[in-house]
Amino acid sequence: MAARAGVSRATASRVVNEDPRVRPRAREAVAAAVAELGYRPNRAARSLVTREADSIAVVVPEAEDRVFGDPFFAAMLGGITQALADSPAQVLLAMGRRGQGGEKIEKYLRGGYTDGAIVVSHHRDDRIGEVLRETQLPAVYVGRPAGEPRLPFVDVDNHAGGRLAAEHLIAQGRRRLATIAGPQDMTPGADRLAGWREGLAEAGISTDPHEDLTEVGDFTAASGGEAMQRLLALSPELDGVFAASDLMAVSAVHALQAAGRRVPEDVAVVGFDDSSAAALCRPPLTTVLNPVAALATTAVDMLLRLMEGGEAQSVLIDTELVRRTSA
Amino acid sequence: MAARAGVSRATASRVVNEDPRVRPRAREAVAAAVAELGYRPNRAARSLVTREADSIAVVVPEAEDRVFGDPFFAAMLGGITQALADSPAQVLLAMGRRGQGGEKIEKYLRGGYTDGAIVVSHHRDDRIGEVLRETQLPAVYVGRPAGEPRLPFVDVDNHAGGRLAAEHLIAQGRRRLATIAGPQDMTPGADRLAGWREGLAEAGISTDPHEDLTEVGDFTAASGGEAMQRLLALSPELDGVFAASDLMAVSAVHALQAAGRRVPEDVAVVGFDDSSAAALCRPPLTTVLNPVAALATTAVDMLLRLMEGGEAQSVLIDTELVRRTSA
DNA sequence: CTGAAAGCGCTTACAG
DNA sequence: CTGAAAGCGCTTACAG
Repeated sequence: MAARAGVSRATASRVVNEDPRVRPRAREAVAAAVAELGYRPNRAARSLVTREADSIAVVVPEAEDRVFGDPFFAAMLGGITQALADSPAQVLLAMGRRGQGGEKIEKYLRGGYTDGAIVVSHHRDDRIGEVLRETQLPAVYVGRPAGEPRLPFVDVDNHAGGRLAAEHLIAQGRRRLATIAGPQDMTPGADRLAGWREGLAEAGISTDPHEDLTEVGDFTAASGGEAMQRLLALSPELDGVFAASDLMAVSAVHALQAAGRRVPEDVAVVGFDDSSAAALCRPPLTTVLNPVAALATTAVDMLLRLMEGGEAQSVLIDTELVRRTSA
Repeated sequence: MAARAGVSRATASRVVNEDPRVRPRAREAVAAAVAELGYRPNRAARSLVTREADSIAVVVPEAEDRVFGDPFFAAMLGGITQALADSPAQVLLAMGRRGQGGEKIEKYLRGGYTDGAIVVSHHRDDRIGEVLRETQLPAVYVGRPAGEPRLPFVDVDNHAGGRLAAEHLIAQGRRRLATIAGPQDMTPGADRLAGWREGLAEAGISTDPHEDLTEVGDFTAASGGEAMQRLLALSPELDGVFAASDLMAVSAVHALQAAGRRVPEDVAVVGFDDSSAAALCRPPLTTVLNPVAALATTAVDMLLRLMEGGEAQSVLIDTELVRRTSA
């Protein structure tokens, strides 16, 4: 290719890499040769010398089927991929719960497969934080990590979201309130519950343990239905439910309907996420917005800045209630 | 690392690559050194000499948000990823419709980023086939490609699936039958419609153009709702609908309900896919199974065989009706 | 069974 | 602004 353009390999390389100090004439000759020969630089050779993988990892420490089955994750991955569309880097999807494919995550992170990482669903017990610290890879979290964050994160204001749900249900005149919380080893689960309880307390609604109707799910549809049944057994007269994910909310609606309750007439239900499942639900779900696209683009911006050697501040994105029919 | 084990780099390399002709003693020494030093081979260097990218591309010529938003695609990607979990290759996701990120597909396919490709949703007008032919990359299609296939494919028997839907509705005593077909430039769209029509014809139900109630959607929820409205306008007395995807079927159910029809009492609805949306729908959707997991593992098997220099025969996987409540 | 040596295709100081 | 040369970290005939 260099020969075709009548220049040295060094100059050809400079043109390909847009080095400014190349004479226009030479630049044109090389460009022409590239076009003519359909030349594409060998990625491996370039990586070997530049020490860059030219790739960004999106790591999701969850089971693979879970990741692709959950509309929140799916939307998140889509958002990140789109935000990265203009970047020359390819995106490397690394999923798996510990034991279950989780080794691949470590392999990618430690093996020089990637130049940076966006960690999407972090559990307190996964070892991602440790690996990231050891490898010194530029990285950001989507979702505030548990414990003292040493890495920047972007998150929706889960606490405010939980409060919003409580306030809305109370404003609708509901008083026998229950919640299906998310996993308490994950900050979204814990924060949404804390916000919910704060909302109840502020309205003077008892949160004493005996009255505190909360069942914990794991954000999946299956867990939501089961939790709803337990709640119904505990308190048949409940009239309002906040589920910490739309998937759990949809299943809660179905469980309520199966138990002969009308939604929202008998029981009002509020979800969280505003995922595709919310609009598809009958009745359409009133839900707390999880601004996936904003989370994705913010995370990508932060990571890119970090990768350029800059700083990145953690950010909390505001949320709001999306009113539909279920509450 | 080689020094630590007291052997040459060549021998070390042989151990790492499991070359059988290494003395056990040397093998152990190297293994110990690897463990001790936490050695990981540099991927770029290895790729450079082996001329292998150690990566398999999953290409989906659809808009990115579409890919992640559609439960069929999501399940397909999850299935392929899982089927590839044991393989050392990483999976490279390449999405985008022409113009819209589609260049990345070509870049990955032509740029030596990958050793093989699984093409998931192929449109007649995309250039994937051409690129694949030129690059000579081992590749398989999920979904029979349009035209004379020169590459092996795995597909569900869409034609039989369409018939199944027709036969079921007819067996339920439905006679004013309509269908929401998929895009006719994609074989699943065309084949499901052909099977459906064959089923109608066989039962002696007129398929003459004036009676032939078919509206074309693009497999998305939005298109299904609109198609259903057109159908209702055309034939208010219809009593059975086959939608060529669950997403379209769910929206059709909602459109019917919004128009005051009870499902299945007034109008029976059959979907296609048995995706997560089918079970979440109220009433739960009767639908034609699209055996995603089987498609995924078969595609992966075929590709792996091809990559080892073997042959691969196209296969058509049987389908069946999943009976729930909507029909 | 093992080592010395060549070479994969690039980039990048270095010297000019 | 440009070229000759070194070198990135591996693998693999080749010779022994």
